[in-house]
Amino acid sequence: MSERYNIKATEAKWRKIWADNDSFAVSENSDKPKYYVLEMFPYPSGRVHVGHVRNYTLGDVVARYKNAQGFNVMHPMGWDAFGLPAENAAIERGEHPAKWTHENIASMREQLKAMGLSIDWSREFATCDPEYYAHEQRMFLKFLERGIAYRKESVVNWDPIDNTVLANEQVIDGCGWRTGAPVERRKLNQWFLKITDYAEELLSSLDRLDKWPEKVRTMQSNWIGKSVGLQFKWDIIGSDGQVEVYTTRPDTLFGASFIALAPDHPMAKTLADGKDGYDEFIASCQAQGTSEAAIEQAEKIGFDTGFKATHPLLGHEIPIYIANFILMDYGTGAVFGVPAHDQRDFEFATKYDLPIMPVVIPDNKDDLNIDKQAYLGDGVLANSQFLDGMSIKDAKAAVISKCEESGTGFGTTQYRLRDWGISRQRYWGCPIPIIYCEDCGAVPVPEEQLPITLPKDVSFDKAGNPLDNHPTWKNVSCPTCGKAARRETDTFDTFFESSWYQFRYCDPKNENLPVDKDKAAYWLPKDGGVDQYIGGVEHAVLHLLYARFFTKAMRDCGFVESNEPFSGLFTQGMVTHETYKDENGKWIFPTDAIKNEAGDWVHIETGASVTIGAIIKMSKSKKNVIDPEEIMDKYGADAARLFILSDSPPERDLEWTESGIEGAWRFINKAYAAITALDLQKGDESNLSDNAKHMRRLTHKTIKGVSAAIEDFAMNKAVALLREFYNGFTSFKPVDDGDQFALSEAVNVFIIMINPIMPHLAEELWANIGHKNSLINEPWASYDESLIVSDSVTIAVQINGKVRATITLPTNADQKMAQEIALAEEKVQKAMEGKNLRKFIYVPKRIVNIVIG
RNA sequence: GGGCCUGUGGCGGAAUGGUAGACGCUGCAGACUUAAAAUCUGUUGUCCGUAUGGACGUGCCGGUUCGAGCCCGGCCAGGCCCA
Repeated sequence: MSERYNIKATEAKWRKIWADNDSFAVSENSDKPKYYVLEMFPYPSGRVHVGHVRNYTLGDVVARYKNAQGFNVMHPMGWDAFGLPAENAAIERGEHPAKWTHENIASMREQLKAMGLSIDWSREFATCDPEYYAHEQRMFLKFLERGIAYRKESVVNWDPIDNTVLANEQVIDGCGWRTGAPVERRKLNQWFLKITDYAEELLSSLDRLDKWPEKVRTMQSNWIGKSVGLQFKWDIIGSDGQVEVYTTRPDTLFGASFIALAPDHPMAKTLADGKDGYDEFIASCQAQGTSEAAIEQAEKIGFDTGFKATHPLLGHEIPIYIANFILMDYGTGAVFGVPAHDQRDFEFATKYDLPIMPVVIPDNKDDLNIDKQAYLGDGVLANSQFLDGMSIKDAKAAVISKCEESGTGFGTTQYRLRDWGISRQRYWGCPIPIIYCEDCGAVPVPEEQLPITLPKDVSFDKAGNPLDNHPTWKNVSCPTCGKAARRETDTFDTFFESSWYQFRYCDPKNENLPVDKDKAAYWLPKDGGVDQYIGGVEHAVLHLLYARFFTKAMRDCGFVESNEPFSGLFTQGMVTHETYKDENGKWIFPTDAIKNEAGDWVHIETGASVTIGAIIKMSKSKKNVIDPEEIMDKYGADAARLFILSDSPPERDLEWTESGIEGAWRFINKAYAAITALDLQKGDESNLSDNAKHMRRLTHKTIKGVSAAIEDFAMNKAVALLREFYNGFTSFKPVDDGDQFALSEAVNVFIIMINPIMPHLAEELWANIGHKNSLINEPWASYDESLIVSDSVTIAVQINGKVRATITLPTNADQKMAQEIALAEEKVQKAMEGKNLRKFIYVPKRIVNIVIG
């Protein structure tokens, strides 16, 4: 009789035992080596979603595995608690953002705890609490002192629906990343962080992040966008002005056939104002999108200023245009156009009938089709006087040094990266600790007045920033002169909070400092950081770049020693699900669709037919969502954890299926019953039958394989190996003491190895087979390589590369022996009839290939 | 337009250049049951064959190799990032 596994009661029992014993609390006072595992902390939206479950399950496997491996593991959790949804909730329901946020945190904390994560909850914090953001205000003032923070008037991306400024990164295809509304351009006084000062370090130290996905490093590198080029001046004929251009292709200078200015270039107005069609041209430029991609796709149009510039090397004259595809933000806002070697210039020159002169000739002249398109590839310089015959690289250097000699220009490095605008016209964020005084200007709030906390009595009735609308909060006296002054009502971008939270976990209660320097140095040492960081790839540029910059800025201000926050990074895939639509084409929830007896999908209530759509990322709008709480309620946390790790490699998208979660649930019940029913005995190691040796080989092979798979983040392979192992030892029938030993070893090892994946089941089984200790203090299983190697091996025999037979050879068989045995094989002889042996290939333990003809 | 990634049964996916399809899901057959569910056993790439067996098979075309899903070159399709 097998006992049924009471999942809910058992899982709750173990979670209580872990909590009562503070099982996952850690400190830096330990003899063991440290290991810091961190998942991107959640925004407290109110409900845990399946993406969270995947994220925290992956982290928990690593944390529990590293703990068993003998590391001092820190695995903390907190809340990225500032942000717009709380304010939107306040507007919609009249609930205060703080109340909404803390209620959400409370319910999500319970949901996360129900997953059985090995988290040190004593380190928990929420970024919306003054105990957290007070330190941001101190750091900001320090940044200000060191020139890392500054204020300037600038054109900003204005989201007309959210009524707020967006960072460049928050603008996608010219639209707000949250609202999708077309972004407008406005001029405002804004606070900035000088991330551009760190562009070179952020780029060059990417090389050292060798435990980061290549893809993320490439994305950051592209985002920083370093280019080395030439900046130099052209004389304008008939004017005493000069136009300064920037180019990344100085080698193509002899192919220049026009100059193009950005529409908002100061000189554009000077040269063209009042001319026929100029106003219309500018208007049409403003009508088009502001993003680089939009500009790229728009038709290339220009306005001829009528002025000409003198080519500095050729001496002849080329026209100066104003063109819609030149960006004022990049370089000098002016370029020289080389139609033969730049596609945009090519399109422009074709339209305005300008010369197209090739100056780079590819090895294969057929590749050069400059009547159809620009040539961008490699080649040798031509039509370029002293550059003729040079490579592109040499020609670039030659042009730069020529310009530097003549004093007309200089080689320079440009970055695409812009400074980080951190001001937001929002209530639910960290207040910027600045006071504006008519006489003294922008005055930092003195240390003793910190923290500046958010006023609790705010109204969301009016449009705009509630802090600005507040009757009294902003009215203060100037800290310097005492005159009536005005408080800064902007708050920090919420990426500010997530840029340094990895440090705060090291010392979450510190009132005086963001983090104690020694504690930070223990968990995030100079040459390392968080050992394993896990989260979605959507943060590849924004959060991960800001956090890297912030770490370096904090280092330079003396707060920490670290150079990089995250030494290991893993980016998980999305969770997807089938979509369902009813007869009217409306999305319906998976729980409302059911397969009827005829095998057709119908609505569970109405019985109307349901169409199955694409398998896409879970989203509320498409209703293809699964509630993790319901899943854990029905199947238990271990089943959810097992399924989410089973099928897909963690970096790929995972399709959530009912059959998948049910399969995981079945396995848990099956394993519980089978192992509980075993009558395990200690057995005797001294005299092992071949069967027992075979069992032990599987056990030790599995330890090796599972360990490697977990280290490699191949959790799906680890699960597969464990299932194979389970199938192996449950079909093993012990007949003597040696067999008993092998079986007992297998079961113990199995339980230890499923612990990171299914910790509740593991603890329960561990207790059931008679252990008194918790698995938390049980070391990981180790394997004996000598038990893995077998004395004989079955390998394939190929004839001309096709498998014809298999033979069993002693592991140490030599070529001669392999040949004898292989050629004696009946099937081999049959295949060789009438043919000659040309070559005999034997790769020990791998294969035999016989070449005949 | 450029860069990176991916392409394997009905499905998710395994496979240091060495027996392709591990492991799971689904399906099918059987056992148990009055019956169903659950559970257990077997089976499940395609084609030919009663069978022993054989042929084909990792998006397409070529190359390297005794041997290619894997390496190289060129296409095609999908995805991501940058333009």
